[in-house]
Amino acid sequence: MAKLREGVSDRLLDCAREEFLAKGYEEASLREIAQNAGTSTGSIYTRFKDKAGLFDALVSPSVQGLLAWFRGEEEAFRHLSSCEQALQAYTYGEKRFSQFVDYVYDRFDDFRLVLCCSQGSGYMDFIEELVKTDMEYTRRFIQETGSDAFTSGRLEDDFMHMLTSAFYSGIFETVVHNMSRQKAYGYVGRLRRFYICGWKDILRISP
Amino acid sequence: MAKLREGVSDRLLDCAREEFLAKGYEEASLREIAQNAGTSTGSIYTRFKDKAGLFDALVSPSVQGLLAWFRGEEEAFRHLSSCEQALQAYTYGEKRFSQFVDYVYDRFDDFRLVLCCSQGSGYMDFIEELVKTDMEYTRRFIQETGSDAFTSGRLEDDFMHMLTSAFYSGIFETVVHNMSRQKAYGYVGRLRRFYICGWKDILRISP
Amino acid sequence: MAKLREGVSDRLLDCAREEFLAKGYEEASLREIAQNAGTSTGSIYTRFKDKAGLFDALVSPSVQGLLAWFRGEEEAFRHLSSCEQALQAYTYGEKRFSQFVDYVYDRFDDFRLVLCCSQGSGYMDFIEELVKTDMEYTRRFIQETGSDAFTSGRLEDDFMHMLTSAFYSGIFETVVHNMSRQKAYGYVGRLRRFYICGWKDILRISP
Amino acid sequence: MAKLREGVSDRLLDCAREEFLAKGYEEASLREIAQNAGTSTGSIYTRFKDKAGLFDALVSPSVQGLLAWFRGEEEAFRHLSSCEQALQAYTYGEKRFSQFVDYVYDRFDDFRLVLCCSQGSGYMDFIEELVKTDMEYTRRFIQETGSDAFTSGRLEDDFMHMLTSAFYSGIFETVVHNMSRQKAYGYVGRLRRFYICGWKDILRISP
DNA sequence: GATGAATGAGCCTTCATTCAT
DNA sequence: TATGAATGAAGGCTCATTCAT
Repeated sequence: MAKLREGVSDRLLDCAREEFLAKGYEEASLREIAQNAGTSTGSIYTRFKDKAGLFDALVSPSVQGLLAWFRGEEEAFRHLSSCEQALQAYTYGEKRFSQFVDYVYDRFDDFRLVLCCSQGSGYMDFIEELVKTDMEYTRRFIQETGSDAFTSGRLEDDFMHMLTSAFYSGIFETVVHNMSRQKAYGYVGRLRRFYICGWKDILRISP
Repeated sequence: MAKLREGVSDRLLDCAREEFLAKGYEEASLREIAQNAGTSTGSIYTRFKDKAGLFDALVSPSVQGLLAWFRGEEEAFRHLSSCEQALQAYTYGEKRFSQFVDYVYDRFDDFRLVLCCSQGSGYMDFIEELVKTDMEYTRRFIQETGSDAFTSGRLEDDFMHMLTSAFYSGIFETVVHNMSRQKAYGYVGRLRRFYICGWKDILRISP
Repeated sequence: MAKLREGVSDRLLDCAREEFLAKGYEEASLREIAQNAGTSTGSIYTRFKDKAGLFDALVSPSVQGLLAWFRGEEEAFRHLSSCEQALQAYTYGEKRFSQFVDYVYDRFDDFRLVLCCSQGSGYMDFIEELVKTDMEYTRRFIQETGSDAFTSGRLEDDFMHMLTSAFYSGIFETVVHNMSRQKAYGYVGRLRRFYICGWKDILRISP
Repeated sequence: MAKLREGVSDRLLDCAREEFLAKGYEEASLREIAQNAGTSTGSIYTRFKDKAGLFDALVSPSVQGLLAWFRGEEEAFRHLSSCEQALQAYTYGEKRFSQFVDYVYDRFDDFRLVLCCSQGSGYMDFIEELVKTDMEYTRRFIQETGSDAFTSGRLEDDFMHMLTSAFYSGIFETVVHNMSRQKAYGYVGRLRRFYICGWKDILRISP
């Protein structure tokens, strides 16, 4: 039973990360990666099937993990009473976003990869996934708090999409601009607070 | 001493636009462009020096034009009395942004090029330029209106940068997402209003 | 001291047949074959030594079998009295060729393999073997029937070779063109009758 | 106006011929060809577009030429009175086939290429083309001479196809087996005579 | 100035075969 | 004996750029 020689995949992934970060998906060279990792190009194909597979192996765990965590949070929130919901947070919980930042910053390079270096890999739309999930979350919140945001016309689906998308794009600016984790905490918090102002105006929940 | 045959450069630019839009900067093929334009690859080099030069020729006028227009606006605004300034608008003038949208939408493809197809061309940071200019503008406004936003600690330079950057990224979502001009007017207007809520909280100008 | 696991070789052969038929010898992939058979590439080498060995294992029994059967027939015919020979058939016996067709069609894929998919395997000359055997057979027949075909110059060895070769190529067209067995019977019969006309002219046996 | 450097295409074609003859279409290496020709691989693509294009450039003139010549002959024959036709030849004219052999042997390698080395190039069915043309020719001849071959059931389209196909395959055996031109003349002549016997039996034209 | 053929490195990928386990 | 990861050469092809004409 021939085993994969240990450490090779790790070295390969490390070198791939470096290469993809430096040159982007399309311009990255598998030859270069294999060489730096001290293997043959062939072993990339043995282990990861593809250039795409290699990129995926690098990025997928972090991305899927974030999405899963995010959906988990949503589900948890959904099971609070609407009273608790209202008490707990207007729109986005403080703690949740610090966890969000931590999750992302614990896998900083992976997210840089997706955000800055994935052109051509078909991986560019993961923010959209986040946005969709968040929107469901928000929609439900609006419904359960009885806000007239939609019925009054102050909010429309398209606009909500853009707003949400802008919000997460904003958040991931931390990664794109290589901010430190500390800065990111502050930035995200402020952005959140900033958005809450706008949302308050739209939702008009408070007495 | 033959002159550059007229029309060729234009055809070259048109075909380049098409190619870059379709495949992105890195994957675009100069051979293809030259062929479609009915010239030789060589003439690209004669006229534009480079692949980079060709992209630049395509994109630079619109980008530089926007920046220039933007600085002009700032300058004009700067020469109003602070009283007039305060009267005219809190942060961003209504009219100014509809002109902004018009400027961009009159050169829609050029901006799509910069925003979506410039990876590898070193052109990705034009928003940063816009942001810097806007920030100067805002800083001066804050100073002249006497807001305590900075001194109170509610605002910091870094945060202001991110906020502004997020705002313009948001605005350019209209282009990235291929919105119609009409939709873009609406979207930008709403985004502006949304942001004003946050800014009001930060600036606390009004009585 | 493990034995070769039974059934594996068979599965390997089945999958190899499929692969060779689909892609031809040179383009066939051993990896693919091993995978489809649920074994490792290595076991191909253990069991068949080689790509060539694998092809050989597939094709050799049918080919050698046909050749052996053919020689057997010749031998049997050879022991008839020349009188019986003349009575039985001019050149090719009716029954013999229907058996020939049956033999081939019972191993249709194997012969397709040799005839259509063996480029690069060094197996392309099995018809030659058939031809040689047939020629000996014919030569003896001519001698024993006392035909003046050779002595008169109406027949030469080279021409006889080509004629025989064309005949068998013709017969194997049934396989190459994927004819049904029924069609093949008819086709071969007609071809035989057609050839007999020519041979009669050459041999001039009959009164 | 950059001209193709002279002689390069010729050298390329020569080396390609050699390579294809030696290894067959699929196994031939463009790198090898370019190297032997003293050029870069790229120039193959400039001049011939493709591996397929290179093979085509090699083979197409001879093949198309033969087909054209063949159709020309048919047309010429068709304009003779049926009386003249009957007089001139039963099925295939003596002179025509010696011209045929000459045509082929003047381009011996090209035909070897098509007949032995074209697997994978989509060029394998040129004999079929010949056969189709010949069959039209024969069908018309049968009709005009008033033979009852078809109506009597002695001949059917399928069988005629196989017969014709076998005939031309037979003829091209000369090339496949590397016969000398002299041998080929004799072989083809004999094959023709041999076939005429069979055809006579089928057509039953003569009194 | 314009041309476009030539360059040759580089791309991703596949392959038969080997050999440590 | 069986495994299948590793090898590394080779495959066809594309590219931006150069430069003789």
